[in-house]
Amino acid sequence: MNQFTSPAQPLKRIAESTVRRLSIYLRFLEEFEGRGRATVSSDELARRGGTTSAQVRKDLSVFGSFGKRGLGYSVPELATSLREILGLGREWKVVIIGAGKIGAALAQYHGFRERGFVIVAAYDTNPEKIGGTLEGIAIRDMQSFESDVTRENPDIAVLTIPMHSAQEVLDRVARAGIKAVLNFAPAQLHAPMDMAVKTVNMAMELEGLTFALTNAH
Amino acid sequence: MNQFTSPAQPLKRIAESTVRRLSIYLRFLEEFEGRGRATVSSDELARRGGTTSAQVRKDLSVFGSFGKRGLGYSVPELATSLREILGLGREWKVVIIGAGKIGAALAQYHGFRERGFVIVAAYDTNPEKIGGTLEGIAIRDMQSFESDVTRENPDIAVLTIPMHSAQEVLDRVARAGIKAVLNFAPAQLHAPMDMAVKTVNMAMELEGLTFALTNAH
DNA sequence: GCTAGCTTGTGAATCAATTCACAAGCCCTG
DNA sequence: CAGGGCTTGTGAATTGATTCACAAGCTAGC
Ligand SMILES: NC(=O)c1ccc[n+]([C@@H]2O[C@H](COP(=O)([O-])OP(=O)(O)OC[C@H]3O[C@@H](n4cnc5c(N)ncnc54)[C@H](O)[C@@H]3O)[C@@H](O)[C@H]2O)c1
Ligand SMILES: NC(=O)c1ccc[n+]([C@@H]2O[C@H](COP(=O)([O-])OP(=O)(O)OC[C@H]3O[C@@H](n4cnc5c(N)ncnc54)[C@H](O)[C@@H]3O)[C@@H](O)[C@H]2O)c1
Repeated sequence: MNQFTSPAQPLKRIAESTVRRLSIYLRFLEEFEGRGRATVSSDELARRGGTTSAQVRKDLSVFGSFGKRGLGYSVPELATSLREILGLGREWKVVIIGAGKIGAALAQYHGFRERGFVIVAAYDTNPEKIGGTLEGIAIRDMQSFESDVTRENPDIAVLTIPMHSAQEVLDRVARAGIKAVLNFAPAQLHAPMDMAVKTVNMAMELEGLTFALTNAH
Repeated sequence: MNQFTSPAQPLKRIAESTVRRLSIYLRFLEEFEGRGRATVSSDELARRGGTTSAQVRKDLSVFGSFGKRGLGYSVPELATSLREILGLGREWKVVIIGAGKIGAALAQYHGFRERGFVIVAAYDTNPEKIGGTLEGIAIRDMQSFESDVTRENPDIAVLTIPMHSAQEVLDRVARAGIKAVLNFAPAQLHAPMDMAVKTVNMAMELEGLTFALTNAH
């Protein structure tokens, strides 16, 4: 039994929570890889990840059978399998739309490149910003967006624009053929079904905290 | 039936997903408030929020009975109730720990202050940063953290420090008595049970996107 | 003040995720 | 090469979240 017993196409819809946990497991595995550790048990992954060993095994079992009974999982093999499952075996081209404060912070962030995300360009509508650079990344005119996308085929668009233009820009991104969006505007976006959209809403996270503080007994 | 029928203390543990949706509903209600709209139905909130009317009513029913049969919900009353439930009826003092790129972007962000989050200080360990300011917010030495907290009693700490020091700093924040943390380091943190911790992990969100792109059929 | 037309609030039913529990399999020791 | 000690993989059971479906209640119109 090894990773090749995994079905080519997952049989049923995979829960988002499962994918999130795979991401977490991969992080620990990479830590272990760095230390040259050979194997790890579901129990140890669970303790670190704040879940249960049964959960770890169930999560993995959706994609195949990766462990050895009595021994656990081979750290490098499982890491490789998870990277493959998560689509991290390749580079992904990212464009940032909105060269403002948070767009700039993201453009400068090296953690993305380390995981295979290459920021190919930033876009803005502000003439004062267009033509400049963001940590070496050119800020382009939003007017050239469609033709650039046709030529360069970026995989992911990061939206760091004001809330009120987010839906409009998302529609434009969708029409241009980009199928994945990471959105930082605090807006509830509606996207075509064949598109993956994740929203990072910091105000909402803070409200989760104030709710907890207010309702703590 | 109005908001005062709501139980003083919720009867059972509230699902995180419920709280997230309340946040979303509140956003739409504030939009409606701005336009002077008087009432809204669960069905309309649902359509905007990408859920179902039954879900909206269930979410609200956990906290009480806010609507009028045949009419819907009073926009200002429901907004007030939700703000109260989410703990947004007051100001919250926030400290930013780690005056780096993302800490700076957050310090500059006005969306927080608009919702009642007041950033009282930033902290760093880098002598070159200490004593400077971040958009008018003083960058203080981490050494004075404990005594400052005792004096100023901030409610929430935002962690924008490198991954490898995140757990250590979280422990320090916990010992200082702060009960809520918004963490931007891509680390799985372990906190005391009486503490609320939310982690915004952008790499994980991106991996959710690459998973979707890779496994799209 | 009665009726028609909506919309809420909520048990019951369904659907989804997590946990339990254990047979099956692997390694190591003697 | 047999037995003990672990740990996986997975059906079954449980727990949790969402959806269904409808009685109850409110408003407006007449
Ligand atoms: N700064 C933060 O820390 C922070 C935190 C949470 C959320 N956000 C959200 O992120 C978004 C951006 O915030 P920011 O602080 O970077 O704002 P910002 O004003 O600094 O940047 C926005 C940029 O988008 C550009 N822009 C506007 N409309 C555009 C369009 N249609 N196409 C392309 N570019 C366009 C503007 O010219 C500007 O450069 C906002 O929705 C904000 O609510 C920011
Ligand atoms: N920049 C981004 O867009 C981005 C995106 C996603 C995640 N993150 C995460 O956010 C965190 C910060 O990223 P950044 O890009 O702002 O890094 P940065 O290096 O610009 O800033 C980190 C700051 O923290 C300070 N610091 C280090 N140890 C400290 C300690 N023990 N106590 C107090 N301050 C300390 C450093 O002096 C520095 O000023 C990292 O964990 C990173 O992975 C950043």
